Amino acid sequence: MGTKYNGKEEDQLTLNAFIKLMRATESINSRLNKHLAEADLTVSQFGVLEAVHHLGPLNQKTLGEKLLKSGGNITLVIDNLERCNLVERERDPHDRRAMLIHLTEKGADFITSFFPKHLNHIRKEFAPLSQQEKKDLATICKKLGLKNG
Amino acid sequence: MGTKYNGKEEDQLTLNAFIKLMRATESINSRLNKHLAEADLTVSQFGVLEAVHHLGPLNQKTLGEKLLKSGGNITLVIDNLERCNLVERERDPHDRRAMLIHLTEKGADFITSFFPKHLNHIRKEFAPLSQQEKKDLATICKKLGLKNG
DNA sequence: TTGAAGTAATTCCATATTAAACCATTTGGG
DNA sequence: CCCAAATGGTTTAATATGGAATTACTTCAA
Repeated sequence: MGTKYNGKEEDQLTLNAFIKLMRATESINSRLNKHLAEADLTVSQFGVLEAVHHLGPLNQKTLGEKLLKSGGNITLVIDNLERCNLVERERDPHDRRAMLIHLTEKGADFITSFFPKHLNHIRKEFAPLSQQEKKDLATICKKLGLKNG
Repeated sequence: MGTKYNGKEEDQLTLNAFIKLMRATESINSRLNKHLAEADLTVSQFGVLEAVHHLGPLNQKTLGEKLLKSGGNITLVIDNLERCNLVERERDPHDRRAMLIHLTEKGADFITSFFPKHLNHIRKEFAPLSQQEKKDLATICKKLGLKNG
């Protein structure tokens, strides 16, 4: 094909990038999950708290889209957060099908004090990278994610 | 700190890289999982077939380490693959505690014909990247993954 | 050689997740 | 206005997963 590399070598490159990407993500995630578990949170629960903390009250559909989780699952995640008094459901007055999820005072206090610790763990995970590498990683991942998702 | 960026900006960079990394991986994975599901395979099942295909018979402990899954889970994954006649358990004659997992003829045929299709999907996912970007991604992810994993 | 500690697999239990069926509400075209 | 289609949530059933307790086998040191 006139290029310097043939298909096999290009495949090697692709497969290697794929495997490294998956490994890195799984490895970082498994360590971060441990920290969440110590605070008795699942990833999804943390995702809900963080989203509502930063964006204000959201309905479950929106949360499901942001976290890439099914509607049925979001119902359970919210149930559990509600049971811990971290969030509350409230009917959306403009669309009575929808529930607006907002933080309780306890939930707001919790995420306000927890988020910086979480950020710190992420900071440590990314410490091996230079500023330029972080920028490159973001750029490359953005191209990959776009592909349809 | 004498650098051009203060902590807040560095954090932005880190958090952005983190989010893009997670999004890209989840998004690629969810599309690949769909293809696996069409072939009635879970990710873990495919992982076992692929590992045994490329490395020869392995015991369950090793498979669990390679796939980052618990022992209890591997037992079930192998149960299911065995039920579909894709793999077989065999006592390791050198260590009778261990089971060696190897492909049946059906399993070998299947993975031989399936793997190229899977690779093709991965190829498409990575099509937006240049060769250099693939190399950069692999390098960066390797640094991230190392961190302890 | 024997007994204790370590290791591979299994079993059992709890939980997260998805998909499909369902209910309540909203929306939009006749 | 009204009915059909779409939409947000819930429920239910099936599955994947992790972790703890258990069993069978191996290893190692006294």
